[in-house]
Amino acid sequence: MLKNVANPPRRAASLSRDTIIDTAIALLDADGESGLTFRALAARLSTGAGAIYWHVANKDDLFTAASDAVVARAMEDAPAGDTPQAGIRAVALAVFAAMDAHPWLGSALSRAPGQLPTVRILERLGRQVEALGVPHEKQWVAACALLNYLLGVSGQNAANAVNARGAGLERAHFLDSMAATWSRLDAQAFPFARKVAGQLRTHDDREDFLAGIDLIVQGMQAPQAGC
Amino acid sequence: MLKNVANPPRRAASLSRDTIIDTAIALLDADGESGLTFRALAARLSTGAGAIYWHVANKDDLFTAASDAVVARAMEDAPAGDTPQAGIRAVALAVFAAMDAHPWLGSALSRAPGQLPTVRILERLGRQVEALGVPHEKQWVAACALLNYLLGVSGQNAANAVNARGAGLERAHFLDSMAATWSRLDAQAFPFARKVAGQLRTHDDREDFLAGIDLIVQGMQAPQAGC
DNA sequence: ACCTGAACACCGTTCAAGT
DNA sequence: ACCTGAACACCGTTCAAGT
Repeated sequence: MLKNVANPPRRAASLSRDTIIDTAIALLDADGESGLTFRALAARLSTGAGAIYWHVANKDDLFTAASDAVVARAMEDAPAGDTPQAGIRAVALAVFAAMDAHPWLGSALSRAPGQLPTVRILERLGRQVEALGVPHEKQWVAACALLNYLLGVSGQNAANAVNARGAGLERAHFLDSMAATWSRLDAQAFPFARKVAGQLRTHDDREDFLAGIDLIVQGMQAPQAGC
Repeated sequence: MLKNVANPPRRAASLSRDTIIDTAIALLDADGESGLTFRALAARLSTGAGAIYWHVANKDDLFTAASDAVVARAMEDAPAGDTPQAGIRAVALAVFAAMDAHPWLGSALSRAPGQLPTVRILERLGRQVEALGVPHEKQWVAACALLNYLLGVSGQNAANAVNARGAGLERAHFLDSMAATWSRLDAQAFPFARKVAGQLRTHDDREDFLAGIDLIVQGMQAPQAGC
């Protein structure tokens, strides 16, 4: 009788870097950042924990590889845009959508500065900044400003996802209790925070995110200030 | 003989939340984020690991409390500024200086969205945004844009500090190897990244950070686009 | 070349027991 | 009220040993 030919054991389809990364993404999506564990990964791949190290340097490597796969797909999906402004918005929205689908993404991006995933985003932003007519010497600062803003939002959203998950709350209740805390702050020391506390409850993450992008793009187009 | 009066045992000065937080900051400054451990903390305070839990809820609580102490001090030190623009720059520089002195700060801020440390910064930024004459409905977006940009930079800087420490490299060599990687990227896929790779080597973190702030401020002052 | 899985050196957190 | 420290349930990573 032939063994393992007519009915090959599916699980043993031989480990590869890509299957490991895909499984890592599935694990992260299902259980959050704390769900990515070499043991859990090994169990899902029905192999030993140490086997993974043959294809992956360490956990950081795996984490940023997972984020790179997600970002690369998001960048492919982002439409080019008719105008540079639209192109920038499209890239930003693609990242935002990816963050929404993979709440751990922001944390991964924050941990891999200058690595492939963030460079992919910077590349796309930079090209549009150039198309916008920003002079050469200012393109670096402009593209980085967009990227850093985007990473700032990512990081906060990622942390919110972790905290909400930890507290077992859904988003709405989570924001409600945050707004309540803000409005209980000392009136002398925190007038602004108290004033905007209400907006926390009603605001739309995506809208505000885009409004911030537009703000920065407007700054890039403004006539030079100073000398 | 009187015991512990003429010569009281310094270490036993009784645990308090504040001494725990100060010791945590010292530990973080000395050994980075991975240096903050309940066991290491207990050793420095010459107490048991479990004792700390009487004054602190858990490690997250401790980490954000440490960052809050640092941010509160930074906000106190930030000069008011003669103009709103100068005030915003002053706040940004104060945070940047704190990040420089405490490279773990960015990571802590990223993990505590909407908590006291970030609200302190938002408060200061928001007041200046208001003073700048930004209309009420747009103050939230404007202040958040500044904060998110600032948090994005913080996070990247914090991660760079960790990575450089891990690789045992100083900043210059670290950026050099990053620039080298960028200029080795595929010419078709990464034209922009290759073009700006050189700037990685020569750029001044602080200058670029401030230039980004100015960009956003300019965007806030620009006449409304769109309808 | 690739995989196994026990072992090592850690973690955060809890909790009975002490004072 | 506050502290002790052993114990629990985990981690990432390594490495001899297998195929």
